[in-house]
Amino acid sequence: MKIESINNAVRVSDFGEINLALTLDCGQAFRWKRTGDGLWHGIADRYETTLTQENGALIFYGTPEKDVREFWTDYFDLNRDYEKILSSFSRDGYVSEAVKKNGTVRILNQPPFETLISFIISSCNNIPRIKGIVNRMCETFGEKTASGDFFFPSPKSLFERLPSEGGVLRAGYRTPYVFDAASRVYLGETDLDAVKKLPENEARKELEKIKGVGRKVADCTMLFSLGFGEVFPTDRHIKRSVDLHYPNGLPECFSPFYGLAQQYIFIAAAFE
DNA sequence: TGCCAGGATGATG
DNA sequence: CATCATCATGGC
Repeated sequence: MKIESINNAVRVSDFGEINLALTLDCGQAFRWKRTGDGLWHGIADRYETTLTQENGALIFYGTPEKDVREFWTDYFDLNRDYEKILSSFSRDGYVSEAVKKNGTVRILNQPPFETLISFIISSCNNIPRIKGIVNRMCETFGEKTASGDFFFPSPKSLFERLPSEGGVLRAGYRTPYVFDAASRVYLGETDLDAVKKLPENEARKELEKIKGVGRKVADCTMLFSLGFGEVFPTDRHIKRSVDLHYPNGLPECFSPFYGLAQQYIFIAAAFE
């Protein structure tokens, strides 16, 4: 991987392949907005950036090189050898077919609390509405960024304000679940950094103590924010699941609108 | 109007 | 442990 500052931007190259649009908008992250021609604006943790893709490289605008080095490269999982991983899937399997059609969806390494809350909200929900709820949550309970946008709210902020102001989210029955998660994290009953270090099964069990967190939400949180790459099902695992539930093949909705990340996790986690 | 949704829960067999 | 109504909101 190569990182260099050019003019007012930071250019990152030599990390393999990425389908940026699909990676940012396939349902593993909910805070990225298209702001123009191929430009994406996003906020994660206390970092904010605008980026685009150019000749295979990622160009970060108005972003300190320090931020790119200490945060965004890991966020985009740029140090992982996807070519090598994808070559371990059988050539005519669902994963390879999806990669052939859609390119590589990187599995993001997102901040754990944001990811947990977002996937609690995702329960029986669709991407546009999830984004809407998360946006309202950030605008209402989060701090302002330099650009006037909003950071994801802290556990403390949600813990203190959700009971009286939770209605603004219009998240329905999910709001009490979000509150339980926020209070558990705020009160130290759930330590997400500690969960990250647990063996897979124990990590899942720990997350499922939170109301509104079942197998699916736990797995998504583990995969997209806690570094549990082994939650990644194998091609054989996916095929068995698909054959069982879709004897006539995958329905159209699995591609190309929904990316690899969701395919992996949804097929394997929701139906196993 | 009514039905359903890419989940989780709690009650019931 | 399998099934099922229920949850609040929004889209069709």
